[in-house]
Amino acid sequence: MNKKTDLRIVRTKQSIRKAFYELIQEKGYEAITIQDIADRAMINRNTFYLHYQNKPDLLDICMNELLSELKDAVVLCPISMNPFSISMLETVMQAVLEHISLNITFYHSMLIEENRIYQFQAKMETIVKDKLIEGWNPAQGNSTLAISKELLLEYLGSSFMGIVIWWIKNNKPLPADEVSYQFSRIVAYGHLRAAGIAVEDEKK
Amino acid sequence: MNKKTDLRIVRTKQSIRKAFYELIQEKGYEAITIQDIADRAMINRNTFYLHYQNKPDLLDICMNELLSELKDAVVLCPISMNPFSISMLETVMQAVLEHISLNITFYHSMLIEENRIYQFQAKMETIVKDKLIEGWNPAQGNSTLAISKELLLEYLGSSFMGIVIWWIKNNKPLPADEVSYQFSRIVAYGHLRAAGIAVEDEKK
DNA sequence: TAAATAATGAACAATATGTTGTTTATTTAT
DNA sequence: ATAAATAAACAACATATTGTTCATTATTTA
Repeated sequence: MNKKTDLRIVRTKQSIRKAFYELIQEKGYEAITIQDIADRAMINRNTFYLHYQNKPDLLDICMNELLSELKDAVVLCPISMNPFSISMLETVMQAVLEHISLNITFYHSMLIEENRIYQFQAKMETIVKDKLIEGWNPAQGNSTLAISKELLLEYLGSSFMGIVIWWIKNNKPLPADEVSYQFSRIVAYGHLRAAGIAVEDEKK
Repeated sequence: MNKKTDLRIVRTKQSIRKAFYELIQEKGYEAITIQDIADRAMINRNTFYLHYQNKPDLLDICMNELLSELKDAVVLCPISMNPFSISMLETVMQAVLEHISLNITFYHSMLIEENRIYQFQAKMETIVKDKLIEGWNPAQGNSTLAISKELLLEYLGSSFMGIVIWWIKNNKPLPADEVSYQFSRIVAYGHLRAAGIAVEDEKK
């Protein structure tokens, strides 16, 4: 029962994906029609419906395909028992940036400019957050913390994604390891100290 | 030449806006049709086109109306000459959260869940960033900074917005001043120190 | 070579958009 | 109070897109 998938299916699906990614970059997800995709992929419009339910369905499948790879890359990073530790932040950031580098066009389509697809960003952020709380021990912190754990996690997730998007949008202005280092440093030691600026007195 | 606007126009526009905000919350921006708006506002579909070009036009006008108020609130915050100073971060955050509190339904429609409108978040982030760099003196930092200024700004903007959205989404889990204090503290002193956790050694 | 199945092409109903007239109702100015 | 101006309603239209159905053609697998 080792049934190979028909080559026609593979070929058609591939050209649909390719056309879709191109069109997202050119005119943005919302503006794309099925006919656009069919034209670009050089298939009949009906054939599209043979493989995908509709446009959101296609989007979802494409996103999950990309993000499962990202997740694999992130999962490999060693867990630190020190919650939200510096080294872990740095390692995860670097893993993410390196993975993105390998699929830069895709990520560009999904995350940059008007044409960005918000859903994708949200899914990425979830992956990052899940990783960050992996080593978190609830008994350890909650009682003594002056800072809300949820607030902290949200803060880490959103700043992480902000840096990632900035990095892609500006065409990798710094090497991945440099960004990872600076980011983890700012987050851990504070932006003033990290930037070498005298810190104000904390309340008189 | 003190020409008052026709009362009919005011009334019609008002009910269109109201209907629009309600519908965004109910089914999300993309799913709304002009007919939906017309039905809800109890006007003829044609009348819509008498006042707005199309759906994106309406959205844009609504967003700018809200955000100009936000901008006014933020502009009032005192500028600190210490770039990205703690007190300024805290003040701006508080101003933003208080303004949002007064228009919580609108902001909820725009920023939360599937129905969120990404454009709106981007515009808000721009307002915040513009404020943060207001007191920035380019001669002061750039040369000596170990941290990229652009990276730092992006970091501040995205984490700021992350906290704001988290706060709205979770139905104001903390009072505005508490959030502002915690946020500025984390950003300034680093998340580990702010959370009262021993800081790892910075490189051996 | 035959059976299975992917892809095509044409047609269809349903829905939404944006526009153009004409008519009715309301407001503003005389 | 009445007339002129104009907002709103109503109907009709061309256009575009979606998702589906069905018969036909082409390609692949057995």
